[in-house]
Amino acid sequence: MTASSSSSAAPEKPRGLILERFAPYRIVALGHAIGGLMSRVYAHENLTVPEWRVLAVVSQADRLAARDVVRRTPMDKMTVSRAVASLEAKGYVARATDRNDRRVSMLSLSVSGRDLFERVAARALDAEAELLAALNPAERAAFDSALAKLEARVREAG
Amino acid sequence: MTASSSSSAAPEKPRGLILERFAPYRIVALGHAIGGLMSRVYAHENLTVPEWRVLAVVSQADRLAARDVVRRTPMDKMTVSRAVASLEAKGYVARATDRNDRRVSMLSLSVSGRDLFERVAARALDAEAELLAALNPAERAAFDSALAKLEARVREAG
DNA sequence: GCAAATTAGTAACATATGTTACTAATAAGG
DNA sequence: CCTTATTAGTAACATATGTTACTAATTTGC
Repeated sequence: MTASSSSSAAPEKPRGLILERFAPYRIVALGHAIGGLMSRVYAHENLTVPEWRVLAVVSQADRLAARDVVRRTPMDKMTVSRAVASLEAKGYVARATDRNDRRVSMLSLSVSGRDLFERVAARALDAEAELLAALNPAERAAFDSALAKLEARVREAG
Repeated sequence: MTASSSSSAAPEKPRGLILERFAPYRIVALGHAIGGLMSRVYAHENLTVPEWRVLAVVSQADRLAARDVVRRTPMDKMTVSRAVASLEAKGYVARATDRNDRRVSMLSLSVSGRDLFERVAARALDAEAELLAALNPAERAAFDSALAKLEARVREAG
């Protein structure tokens, strides 16, 4: 179809760049706003975002190497290192040197760490539900699928 | 490994929180990744992200108050103030005190600023197209609509 | 018309985040 | 084995980002 210029009724893509219609910007901005909303949940328990992420990732495995936390999240080595140190100081995670490879730190949640995770997760899931209430089931499925495709695209563009 | 107590075929929502399936996290992480990709485009012209945003927003109006840049973007006062100062030093934007209200700085792009914007915008639109190539037209429309609804939801939750 | 509140913008400060360089441990290859 | 390359993690440094407090200008409302 040759449809371009100003023929269609729907708000179409202009040739120039308009920030509010620029997808990368919209996604980043939405992420920023959502991050702000969610951080209230973590702050409620004196957790930073990196700390929360470490907690969440480690909760999914009994023991996990710190480097694997780096691989699974958008955080670099140092950010993870600091978050782990803080969580350890607070008694939420335990660190143990791996027997086979003494460079790696194996992480695991303490009882209070698992407890904290469950507590924060409950609130976080509530917040997610509130957010997704903006979409009906079909829209939600479509959004989910689009997200997955974009994630894949970005991963390969890395 | 991953001995899950409730393993079913379809990837359904578990009662617990799994980071990779947690929508707020996915959006934030995707935004982070996309931001990383896009920043290459700006870095190519020695622009920071805040600088680029100011440039883009100001490009859409002949003259714009700095405070309106703050309203239209996810950046706080100070970030905008710094970006504007830098852009002014580089000769891309001109700042003039408003005659009616001498508190406000009216911003406008210089010729080289508009030039720079056009140059970066072209590359940015290419990058956007590359990203959105992951979606077919229908998916793209659905994603766009979902984004709009989430943006609205977040705005009212602010 | 004027004291009190509000607003735009910035400076000074604190914190957070990323980068580079280093240490310790292991892997690779001769 | 023994030298070289890689890897995990951290420290020291640089930068970026946000917060609080301030200045100057304007508005409010008495």
